Amino acid sequence: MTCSMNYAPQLRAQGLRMTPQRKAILHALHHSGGHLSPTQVYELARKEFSSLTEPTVYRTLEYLAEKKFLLAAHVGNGKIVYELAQNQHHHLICHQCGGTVQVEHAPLELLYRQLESSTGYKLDSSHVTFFGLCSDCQS
Amino acid sequence: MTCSMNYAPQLRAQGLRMTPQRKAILHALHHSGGHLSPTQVYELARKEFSSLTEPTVYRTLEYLAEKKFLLAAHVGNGKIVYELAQNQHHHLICHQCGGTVQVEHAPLELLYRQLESSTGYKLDSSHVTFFGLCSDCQS
DNA sequence: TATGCTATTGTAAAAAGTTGCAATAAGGAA
DNA sequence: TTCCTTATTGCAACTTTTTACAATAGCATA
Repeated sequence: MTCSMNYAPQLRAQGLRMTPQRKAILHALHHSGGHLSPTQVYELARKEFSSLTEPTVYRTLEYLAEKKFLLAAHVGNGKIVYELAQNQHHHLICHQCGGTVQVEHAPLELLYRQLESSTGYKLDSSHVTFFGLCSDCQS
Repeated sequence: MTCSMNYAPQLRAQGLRMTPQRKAILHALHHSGGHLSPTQVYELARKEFSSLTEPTVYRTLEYLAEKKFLLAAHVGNGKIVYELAQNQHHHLICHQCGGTVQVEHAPLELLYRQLESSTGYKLDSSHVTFFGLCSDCQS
C-alpha cells in the first residue's frame, strides 16, 4: 500500500475524507490499470484492507464516480465497470470475441454541442459504449 | 391480453417461439409505452400470466434484446431498462430532476462511420446515455 | 493535542439478478 | 391429428447489489 499516488488532497478539496477503505479501493483500481467490476474491486482491495465489506465497495464506487474521481462504463448486458478518471474515454466492444478498443472523448464533442443547442441541456457526462464486430470476427 | 399487436410471426421468422410468457412480457412493454426495468416487467407481466418467473423474465428480455426486438438502455448508475425496438433512439437525462429527452439515432450516424473507419470494427449497436442539466435546473 | 461535527463504515437483512439442469410445450413434418 | 425435435421454462440454489440505521473515525478547529 505504499502507493505513489496520493489521492487524499484531491478528495479533501471536495470535502471527501480519505479512509483506509477508499485507499484500498483506489489502490486496486490504480494498479489494475483497467476496468474492474465491483466484485473484482472487492476481491483486490480486500488484500490491502481485509475488513473491507461489500456495501462499502458499492457505495464508494458509486460515490466516487459521482464526484468524478472514477468513470463508470457499461460492458454489455447492463454490467458496470469502474476505472480511474484519468482520461475520459469510451469503449467499443466486439460482441463476438469481447475485444475492446478505447474511443477518445474528442470525437464526441461535436455531438455534445449539437445536443446542447437542440435540447437546452448542459451536458456533463455520458455512458457510451459501442458494440460491433472487430475486423477479425467479421469473416 | 387481447392485444392488437401480434408479434408471433416476427418471432417465428427468426426461429423464435411465441409463448404465453413472451406474450405477457411483450404486452407489458407495449402498453407501458416506455422503458421498464426487469422488475417492473415482471410485476406487470405477471398480471397477464401469473405463473411467470423471474429467470424467465431476465432471460427473455436479454434474449429479445439480442434479437433486436427490444432495446436495452442504461439509466444512470448501471441500471438497465428495456423497451420495444420500434424506433432506435437514445436518452439524455437531467441528473437533477430526472427529466428525460429522447435523442434520435441519426446524429450518431456520422460518429459511427468515423469509428468504423478508424477502428476497422463494424458497428451495429450501442448503449448511449447522456447526462446533464436541463434548462430549468441550470439556475 | 483535545474536541466536536458529520462523513463514512459495518451489520444484518432484503431485494435483484444469475446459473445449471431436468421437464415442458411450440410448431414443423408426417 | 399425432409425433418429434429442440427452444423455452420452472425450480432451487446461489451470487450480486441495495437498504436502513447505529457505531465509528476523519479532520477542521480551537
